[in-house]
Amino acid sequence: MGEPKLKEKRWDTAFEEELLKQWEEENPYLFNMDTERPTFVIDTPPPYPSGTWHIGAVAGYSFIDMIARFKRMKGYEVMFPFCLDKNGINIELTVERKFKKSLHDFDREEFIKICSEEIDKIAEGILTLARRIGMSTDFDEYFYETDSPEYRKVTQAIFIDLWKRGLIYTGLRPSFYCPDCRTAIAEAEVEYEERPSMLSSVKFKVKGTDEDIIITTTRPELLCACKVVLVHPSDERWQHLHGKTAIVPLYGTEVPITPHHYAMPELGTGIVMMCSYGDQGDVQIFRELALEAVKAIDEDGQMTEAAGPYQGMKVADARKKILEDLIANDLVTDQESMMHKTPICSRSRTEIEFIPMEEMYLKQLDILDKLREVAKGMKFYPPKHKRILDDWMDALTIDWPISRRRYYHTEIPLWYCEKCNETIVPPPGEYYQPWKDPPPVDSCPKCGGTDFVGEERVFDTWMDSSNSNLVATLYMRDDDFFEKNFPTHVRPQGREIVRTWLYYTTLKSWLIKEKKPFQDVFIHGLGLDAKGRAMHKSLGNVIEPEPVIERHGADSFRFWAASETNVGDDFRISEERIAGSKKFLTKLWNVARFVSSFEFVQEGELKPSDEWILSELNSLVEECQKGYDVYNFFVPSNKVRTFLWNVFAPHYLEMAKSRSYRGDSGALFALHEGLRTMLKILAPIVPFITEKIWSEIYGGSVHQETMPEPSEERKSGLSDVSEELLQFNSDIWKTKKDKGLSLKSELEGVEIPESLKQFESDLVLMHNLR
RNA sequence: GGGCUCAUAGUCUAGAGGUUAUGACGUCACCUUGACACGGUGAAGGUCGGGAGUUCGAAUCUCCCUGAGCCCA
Repeated sequence: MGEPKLKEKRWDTAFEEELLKQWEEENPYLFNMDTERPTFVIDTPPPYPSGTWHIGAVAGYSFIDMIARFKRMKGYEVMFPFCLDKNGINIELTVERKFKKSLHDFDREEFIKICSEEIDKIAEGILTLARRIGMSTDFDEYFYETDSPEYRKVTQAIFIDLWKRGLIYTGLRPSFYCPDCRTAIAEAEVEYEERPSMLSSVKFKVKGTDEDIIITTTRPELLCACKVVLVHPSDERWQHLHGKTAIVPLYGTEVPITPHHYAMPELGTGIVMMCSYGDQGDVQIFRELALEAVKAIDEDGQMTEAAGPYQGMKVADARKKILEDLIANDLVTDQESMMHKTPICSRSRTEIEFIPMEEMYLKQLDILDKLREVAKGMKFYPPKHKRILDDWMDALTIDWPISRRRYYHTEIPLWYCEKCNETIVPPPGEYYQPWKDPPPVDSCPKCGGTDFVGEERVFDTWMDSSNSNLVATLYMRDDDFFEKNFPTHVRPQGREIVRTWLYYTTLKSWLIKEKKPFQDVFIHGLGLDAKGRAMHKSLGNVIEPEPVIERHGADSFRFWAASETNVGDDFRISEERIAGSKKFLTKLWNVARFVSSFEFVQEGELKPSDEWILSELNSLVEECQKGYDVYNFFVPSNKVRTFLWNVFAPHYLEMAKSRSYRGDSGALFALHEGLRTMLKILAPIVPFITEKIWSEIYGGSVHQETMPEPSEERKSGLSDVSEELLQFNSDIWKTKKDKGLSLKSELEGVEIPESLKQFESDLVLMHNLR
């Protein structure tokens, strides 16, 4: 035996920093285009830089890195790009808040410049952290950002293609509108939240009678836009009202009272007014009954002239004022506060209004059946999460509104002839900014006019994000590579963006290639706080990832993520438990340190104890493989931990100790083989410590090794006596403890069972039996 | 209001009809044993959310209820 090759007595997080420097210099994870190996493309989710990177998302990226590292060790050349999603309202709101000025009060050019600078600052933190947790992505050649001209031109080229194929249309429809973001948004961007609201009972007159009817509403400010009053057809209380006319209070407008199943008899009086537009129900009824909409609220979230005296007021103010007026006129019989599921904008969390607007739509409803088929062709991990996508496709009711009235986004590449209003579409392949760029033609091909106006609107950011799989497979950049690697091998992502990112990518890929976008879809859960609540700034329960990783190291964090979370399920984040996982690293380190004090031999004369542990090791390899094959890191991390801690270290290591000190080749071989195998299995999960140990003892990089395969040769009947062997050792330890003897003291009169006789010489030395 | 998912010791988890329910963190007791006190050995801690059913036998299958989370209207 010699000095251990690992000098330090324990794993130190500082080693990670050294390795990071080394990796940065060597840059071992660049994609090699000239490879002979099969390729494997990962459609890395581009994080959006907005303040702190969510620690749950960081855990998600750790999983994705484990996929990449595992696939490399399985012999693939892995395309693992890193990307940043930088388009969007989020950074715009940040800038607006910082400068206390609305986007529309900025010069457009200047605003874009500020957004770009601000988001770059935030992005730095993400890049640093991504490197710090050991992401083995290609940060150089295949690093992309969605706000770059290269990326945006792909988005625009795809749009131009879709436009030419007639899949885009312009429609005047009630849109989900966020008054704060001042733009229409898509269904996917709407969330619902319980918010307090006031349910008021308002008196309407029935024309030609003395009767008053009471209508309960949360939106009295929309009285001016009331077009119909509904009662349920089978509601006996109101049969006599069918076909009568109601008179809207304050405004005096006359509207029909119509029987319709939409009215719920048990809600309030069972009489409901429909206004354009209070909620989606209103939208639906107006469409169904072909009612003419009144635009009561404008794009600034203010009442229009239709609201009469309330014109110019913000919605909330108008609601307050009109209630006062109604009460003053004795038109309110009851007021009750209630919680109401309110649609809000997922970005600004402002209450959404429904405003008729002219927007561009991408057709999707007519191909939903196709998309359902496409979804069937993708393998989901875990399989249960496929349902999220299926449910969303079933829930869609409108085509995808893709235009937004914002600045820091990809521009819609269109110009219009001022004379005849002809739409001018540029050729694909360039990045266009029609609000400032000249049109691609000198004169209108239709009327010969020479004055054009550029489109000012931009795309929904998901129009960009939904091309990530195309960009990752080098669409428009390397046709050969693209054809070989599309559908992309795996899409890893969080489950909260299935209805957006995954759905829109599926839609786009089908429209462009008539293919599924991915072979595999890996979906991880959401990181919650220690009490199981989502992290929100307002709740003050946000855990910042940097200090946690600073304190406990990337490997502790990664091992925790792998070993303590259910695949696909939401997980609670506890710093205490992250800290706890460092203990495993220390254990691994010290087993390695012990093994490292013995010569590494390539083969040895195996004794039964050695054959036994190699057989156990073989089962471990088999089980871990099964986990990795389904993107399950819980299995390998836990199996190796249990094997190392409960079998290899306490039992085999002690059984082989005497022989190893004597230089017995069988013991030396099995010790090293056990360590090497565990290091390789663990390398994708804890890349730092495994690399450090491997390079110190064996030289080279563990990440260049091949993942161990189970072998028939290694299997032996010796595994059958494992339990008995472990129990035997435990019994001896207990006996010594009960007798107050130290573990190294002699023990007499112990009978070794027949089945364990083959291990006798090792057991005698291990326990000092006489 | 509808749909989906989940519920196992203080905490995180294994378990897919079959003997005293797995491992880890934490807790307690004892122990310097030639890698490791961030260790070792051992112990305490669970009526597997509640109820009913199927079965010789249920944490596991079915139904109902409760609670949590997500989604939709």
